[in-house]
Amino acid sequence: MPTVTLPDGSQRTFEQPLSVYDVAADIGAGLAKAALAGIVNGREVDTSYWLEEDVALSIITDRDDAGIDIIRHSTAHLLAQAVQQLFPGTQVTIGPTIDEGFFYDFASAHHFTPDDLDKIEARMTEIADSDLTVERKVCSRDEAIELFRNMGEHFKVQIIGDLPEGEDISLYQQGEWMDLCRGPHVPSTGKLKAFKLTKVAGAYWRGDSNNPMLQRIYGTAWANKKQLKAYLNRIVEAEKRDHRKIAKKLDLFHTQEEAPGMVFWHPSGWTIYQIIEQYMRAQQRQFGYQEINTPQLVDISLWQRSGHADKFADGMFTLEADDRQFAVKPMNCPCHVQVFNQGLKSYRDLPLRLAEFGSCHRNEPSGSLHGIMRVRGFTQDDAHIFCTEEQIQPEVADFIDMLHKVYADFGFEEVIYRLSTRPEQRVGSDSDWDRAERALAEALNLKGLPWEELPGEGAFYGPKIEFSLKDCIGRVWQLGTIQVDFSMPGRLDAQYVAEDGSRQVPVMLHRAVLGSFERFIGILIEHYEGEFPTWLAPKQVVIAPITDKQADYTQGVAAQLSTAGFRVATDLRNEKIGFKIREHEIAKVPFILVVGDKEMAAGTVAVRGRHGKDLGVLDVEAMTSLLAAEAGKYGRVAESTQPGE
RNA sequence: GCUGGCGUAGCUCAGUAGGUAGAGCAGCUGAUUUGUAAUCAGCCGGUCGGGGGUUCGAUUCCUCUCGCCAGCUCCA
Repeated sequence: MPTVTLPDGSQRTFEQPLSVYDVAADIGAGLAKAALAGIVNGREVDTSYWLEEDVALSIITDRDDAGIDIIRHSTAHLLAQAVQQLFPGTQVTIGPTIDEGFFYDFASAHHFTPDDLDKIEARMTEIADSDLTVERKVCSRDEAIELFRNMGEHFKVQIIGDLPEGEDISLYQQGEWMDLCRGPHVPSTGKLKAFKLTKVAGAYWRGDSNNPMLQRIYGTAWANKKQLKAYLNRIVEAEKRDHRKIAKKLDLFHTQEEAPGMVFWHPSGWTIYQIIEQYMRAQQRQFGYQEINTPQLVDISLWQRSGHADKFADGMFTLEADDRQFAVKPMNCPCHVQVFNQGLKSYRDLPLRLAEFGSCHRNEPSGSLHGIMRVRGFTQDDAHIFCTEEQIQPEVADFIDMLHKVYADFGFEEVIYRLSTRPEQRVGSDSDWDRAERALAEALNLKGLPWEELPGEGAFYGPKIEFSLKDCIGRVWQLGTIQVDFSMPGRLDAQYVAEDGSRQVPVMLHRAVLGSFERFIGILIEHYEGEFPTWLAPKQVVIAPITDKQADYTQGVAAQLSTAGFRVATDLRNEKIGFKIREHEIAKVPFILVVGDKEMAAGTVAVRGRHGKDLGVLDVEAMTSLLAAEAGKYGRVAESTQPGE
């Protein structure tokens, strides 16, 4: 006589044991049809799950996130079934769900091609349309091992072998095909109506680069075709933002074979870079940093002392000269300690904040290079704060203030905070770690910021806070960081004289707001889709005369605006005004000033904002004020009047 | 670094079942003096990423290599 308590608190009592599906059917025929799975006493189960005692039950449909997840998981099975039908001899491994989709890893002598994906997808549709019942079976661990060994599924045998002994194993069968799986799954393949295979790629067995490589097929699955279409649209929209494509169109930078992973900045791109650098320089000055500059090429012995040569030898560019070995600097901190070490420091000098726009080179694995987001030559907005332990918490708090201001100025409102704590392999005493972790957590708490802990993810020398932000289409980018370091100052003999006259080793905080200029500019390009706010736009204004009669007047206006400090260009070409406007619109120039006889006579300009917005006719003085006001807003979202933001 | 895909004019792309390639845009020249997203005409432009091989002949087939792209691994 099970009594079932539903999510709304209502209860139903039944004469005899029954399935989750039966309860759904008892509630309504529509729900029975929509039921994908159930949650019984907090645990997800199949609709076939048998209820014998009193339980709390909720029915999962495709309106629930959990339902979508089950659809994706079942679609992964559908994929594996189709692949094994089409390519006999293929072994299955794992097929989990991921954000917005799923994948399945296969071991196969056949190399899957994009053409194969179409065939596989067609077969998946056939299997889904035949609406096979998905049936759950349970067997013992040993039976399962025997079963999969006979099937020739050696990877599955390994997986089962790793499951706890004595535990029952669940299997899911649809038609002739069967897979090991915890479940739950949809009741039949007909529930899978909106899916698409997206790409095929390699992936290491168990994510370990020492293991053989499998073939991974990625797909996406949704509750219905409409959701699928919306997802595919989002992908297309995101592709339009690709910084590599936009950079080509806007002539910002290029890369070429002779310098893999290095950026050739063009005038427009370098203008943006310079604006950001000068902006950051001003911020750092306000927040009490002193800017320095240190060598690119430093004898390998310094990297040996700092520990980097041991750990990152493969990632360092080295060269020989005068019978000495040098390394191109992969980071700035050891050099900053050298600056600290010049002259005897007192506790009165602390905190000492040394900043550098430090050009670094790392020999990143060739396969990981990506546009200007992941490069081998890059510049960090790096700084190191030498301080006492008591100063950690206030320094972190100040840094967070600076970071918030900078991110807001660039138009990012949402920041995500993560605190990475001690890893297994680490230096320093547990009490050091206790205090450092507490200082970081307190700094976040005192600011009332929500944060997540990443246990074990800290650097070997100390814990760190990582700051990520969300761009305008919801993608998360990790940018800023502040890290406590107990190790390097000691290794490199940094000392200061304390109040009592004793020699003490300072704590060093590593910190960056933007991370690298290259990556940050890549993110900005994608965030703004190339439509930079006025303060960052390489060209802020283009003045275009209707005919060459207004050429002198055009140049006069350009000179005035240029003198006022704006980045101005003229377009005196013998072209129709529509043609000129089209080009500058495509180049995403914030303001296009059209001048004809009327404007020339009146000493004005006709102002066209982005996307054809008519901003009226202004005299040069009013135009100067408009530009100043726009540029003064930075990229801040709330105050912006720029269309399309 | 690993797996797979790709590499044709400045850009976006077509093409050759092996017989040294084509379009649009851009560029140049000329005409047009134009009012808010493309005026017209003509011309120029490529040892088809690089090396080697097979072949009478390779951009096309094979092979090595470099780079790019997707994913995996890595990211001080």
